[in-house]
Amino acid sequence: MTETASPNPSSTTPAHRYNAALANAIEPKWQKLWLDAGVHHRPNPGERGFDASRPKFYVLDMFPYPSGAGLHVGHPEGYTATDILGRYKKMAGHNVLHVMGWDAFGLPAEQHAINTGEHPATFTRGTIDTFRRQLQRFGFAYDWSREVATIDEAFYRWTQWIFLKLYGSWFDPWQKKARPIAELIGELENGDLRIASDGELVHVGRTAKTLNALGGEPGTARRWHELSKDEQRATIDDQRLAFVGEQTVNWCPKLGTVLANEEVIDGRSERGSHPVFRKPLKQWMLRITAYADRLLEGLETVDWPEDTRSKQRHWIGKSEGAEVDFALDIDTDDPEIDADLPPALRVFTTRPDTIFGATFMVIAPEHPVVDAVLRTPRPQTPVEELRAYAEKARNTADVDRQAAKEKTGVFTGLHAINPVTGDRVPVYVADYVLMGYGYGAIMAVPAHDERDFAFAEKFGLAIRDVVYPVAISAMAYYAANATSDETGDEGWLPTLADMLGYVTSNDLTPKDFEHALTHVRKNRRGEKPVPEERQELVGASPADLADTERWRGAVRGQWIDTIESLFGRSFETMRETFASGAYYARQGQPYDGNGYAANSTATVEGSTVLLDGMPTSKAKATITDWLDQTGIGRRRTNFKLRDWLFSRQRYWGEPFPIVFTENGDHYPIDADALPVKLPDIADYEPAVSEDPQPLLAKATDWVRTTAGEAGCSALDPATVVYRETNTMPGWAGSCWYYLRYADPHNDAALVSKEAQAYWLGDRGVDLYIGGSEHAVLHLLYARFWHMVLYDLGYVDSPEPFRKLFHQGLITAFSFQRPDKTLAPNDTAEEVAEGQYVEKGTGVKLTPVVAKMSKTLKNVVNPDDIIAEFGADTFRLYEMYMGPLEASKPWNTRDIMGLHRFLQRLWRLVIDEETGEPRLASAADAGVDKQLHRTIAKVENDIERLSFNTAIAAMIELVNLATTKAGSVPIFTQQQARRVAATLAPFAPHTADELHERLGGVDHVGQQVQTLYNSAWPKYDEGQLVDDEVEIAVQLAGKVKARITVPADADAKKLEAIALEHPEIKPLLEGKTVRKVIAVPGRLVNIVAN
RNA sequence: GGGCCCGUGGCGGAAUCGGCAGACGCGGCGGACUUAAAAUCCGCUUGGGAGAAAUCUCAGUGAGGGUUCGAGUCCCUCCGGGCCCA
Repeated sequence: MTETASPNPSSTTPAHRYNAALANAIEPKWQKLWLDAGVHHRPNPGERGFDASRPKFYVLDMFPYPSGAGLHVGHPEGYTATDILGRYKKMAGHNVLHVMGWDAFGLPAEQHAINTGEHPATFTRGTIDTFRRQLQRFGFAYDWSREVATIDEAFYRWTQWIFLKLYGSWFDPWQKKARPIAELIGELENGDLRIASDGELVHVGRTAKTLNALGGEPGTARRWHELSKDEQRATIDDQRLAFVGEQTVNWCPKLGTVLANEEVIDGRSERGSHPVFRKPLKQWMLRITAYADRLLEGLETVDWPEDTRSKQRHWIGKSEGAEVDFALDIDTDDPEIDADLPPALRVFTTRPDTIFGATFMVIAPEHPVVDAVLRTPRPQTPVEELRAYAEKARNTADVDRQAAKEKTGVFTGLHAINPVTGDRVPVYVADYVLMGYGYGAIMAVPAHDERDFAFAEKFGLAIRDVVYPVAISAMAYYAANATSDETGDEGWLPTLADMLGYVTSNDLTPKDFEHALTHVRKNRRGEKPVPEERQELVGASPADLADTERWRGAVRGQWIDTIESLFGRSFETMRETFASGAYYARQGQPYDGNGYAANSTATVEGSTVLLDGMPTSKAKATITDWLDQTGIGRRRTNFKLRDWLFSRQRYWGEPFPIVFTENGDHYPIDADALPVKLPDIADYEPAVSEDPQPLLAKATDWVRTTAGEAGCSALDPATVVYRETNTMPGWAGSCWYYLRYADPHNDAALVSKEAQAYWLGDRGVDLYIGGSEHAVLHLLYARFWHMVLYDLGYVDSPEPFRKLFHQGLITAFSFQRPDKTLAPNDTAEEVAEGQYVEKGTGVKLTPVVAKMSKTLKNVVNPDDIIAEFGADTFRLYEMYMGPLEASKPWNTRDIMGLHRFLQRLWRLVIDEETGEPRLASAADAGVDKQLHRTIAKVENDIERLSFNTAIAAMIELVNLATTKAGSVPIFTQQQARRVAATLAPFAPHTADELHERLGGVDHVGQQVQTLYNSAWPKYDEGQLVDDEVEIAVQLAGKVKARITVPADADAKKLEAIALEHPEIKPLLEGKTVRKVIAVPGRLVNIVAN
């Protein structure tokens, strides 16, 4: 029995009332007991106490970054949800894996170190202790023996190990999976794979034809032994899933760090306003792009919120199109210049059907051809202007370059040949083309792309129509096919208007134009009988001919207006416009939608391509096939997804298990030499320098070592080597921590085969709950790593997280001034009911929902709430606020309602004066029935994560029992035990305390220390249905009466009862019953008039 | 600008499959207990109208339209808010 001193100074409060004091006495007691007894510890398969008969359930929280500010009320929301589900699943017979850990590398600790000199490790250990203490105060049923932190050497040793696996693997595009590099070398050595001149791997017999200009035929690809040692090394390094790549970054020399785009404002750092330069930097990259298709396909197999799947799809950004080579027209006698420039510019386009409209080309400022032209300029090249432009553009962030309204650019002096039209087209440099997408070069089709159009207008370049929507297509057709008697004066206008009306209202396509024009002409000459024709014209049967006439007149009038607005009343203007393909130039805006191809016919080297009149989708397929056959281009899928920049110039992250030799070659550290420990450094201030200098470079003794010291057996032990000084980004540890939970103390493997097979199985984590802010990055990166580990045989599930759920944001009420700015909560004063003004200024304030923030003074500290109400009340409140996925405002006032619920429930079972159980000797039938229903509802609601309604059901039970009880006991001992078990997942401390006071025997007669080890109560299906139900009788959808009928009454019986009902019968007098809809158990609806 | 999601009492929300809108909690109002207050307990609480009352009646889920015997729920247009991409 718990010793609870009278918690209230007032003598009138009973000694054993459930209140904050009682909660704060019993909760720590149970928490200590659970921890000491290891109640929530789950053994692994093969360990003592493992129960193989139970199915597994792996429920996972997104582990927190332990910030110095401590726990926020948002944290326990998701954690309470998983705790309820985990506790419920345990009681329902599962082995539940539920662990907490710490995502503990990251910038804030490093910033703290800069400010205070305190080692990030010391600081972080402290914040972890705070977080752990705060979380334990909630009574979450975590298996704390499995706790991990990403900063533990025993943990990041395996993060480094996975990096070595990425480094030591390549993506086989034919098998579509990762394989060890050794197997790649094997296939190169045995001749199955060769190396094309552009570095691509060619699989003998399996590769599609490569392009004429750049690729070369498989026959010309070189064999492995024909490569020099350096070439062999480069070939292999180009295939690794972890590779060194060059990436343009925002470098701020003054701050000594690389900045994110968001941290750069107008070329200066947000912090301190120092100049920022865009600088190419060699860094570690992870080849996530190889998995683009797998990452996309896998989304169809998981139970995730549609919104999140959609975000990932967009992020991956798959687009189908073609790549095409535009030969450069170099036209020079100087072989040196020829050699410096590539033979062609390769472009990617999602609209190959518009290639006939490609009247110029644009390359990115970073494109290698720009530097080549600057070295060996053409006669027309404006060298200084080009140099200056490229320089400036390279120092502007991609987002800003794309956002700029005014198009800028410089002519390179180069021309290329449009491969289908044979036209010589100018090549420009412009900043709206990015090096990162496609090949950093585009074919510009001004008539069908907004940015190309703007550029063409500004630089006076040709704009040529190649796609028309159907109506414009019909105009073009008529312009070319009008008879001479129609073209004079006004004869053509009504004819064309009728044709357009006919075409559009009947959804005709260009192949019908000839027929349509004939039809319209015949009609106008009055050669055909009128009625049928006009009905056909309208596409529906009009009431009479007059209507048709009016309708037709209106349509013709509208089209005449449209034509006139485009071409005036001049047929010649229209003819000329379409003959020269200048419709969009005349319109002043491009058309980027689908339609029908026009002006798109050519014969190249004896092969004819004819797209005219084809719908866009067919035109795309046709031109792509043609490009493929002629070797000018080929089908190509492109992705928006970029390879993952994996290097950071920070201190507080995982060191790379990589060393470099004097000549810059990189070598891996041996797996058994891991971890590569983070060295201590004297200070954390970034170096001020012209070149990015990672902080670890300060640890000079650590950086310069020997292969033997470093544990790199690929080199002679005496070789001098330099360690990689970048560290891994914050995402690294979070990519795989959920695997470590399954086997956290294993020092022979990141997770044992058996533990992984049991806890993850072939479906992965059963439920993952966390914020939607991680919809893309974390959840994409983790899937990528998991897929690599799957390919290499370390995990059995193709996807890591079977079911994903995002809890909503907890917001807060705040106050808005009339000018829409927000006022801190402590400045608001309530002057009347619901009326607020700002203190001092007297400005009227409107309550609004806003994010919690320190400046608004609306942040709630969980510790304070627990002190005031107890953890169980807190848990219930957060779950009761609304649907788990919804964003919802915190309102401290509402908490009292949940506290009262526990208090009332407690009072039903426990005598407030004595603390002893108060039990009825016989069960009340109504209460018993409600208890069965409550258990059923709670069970159903937990399964669908609808905790708010589950709690409402328990409150209803308590309300009913309270009403029925009056002042005498209402629950029998058995009922009380069932109630406690039902409450246990939600309010585990209160439930266990009730359980203990009820004798420590659960509802199935087991003596258990805690309800966590009890069973989820069963309910009687028979108790869920009533013998009789009250249903509504509606007359034309309005409820007119309620009837009580047997629950099993069928539709026929319901109808009979309803029609004879004394309240209904009079209402039907003099009316005919047209229809009766009877839904058993729901209602009867009578339609009568 | 494009895509997605959401608008229900004074507030948070419920209505799980197209079937009686507003469960449950907060707040408010009234009552019991109390010298009093707090706490606790009981009752009422979408709006309008009628009635002494039980109750009856009309309207009602951002606005307008549509599908349906029946729409908070499905479809279209618009307004407002949020998120993502540009």
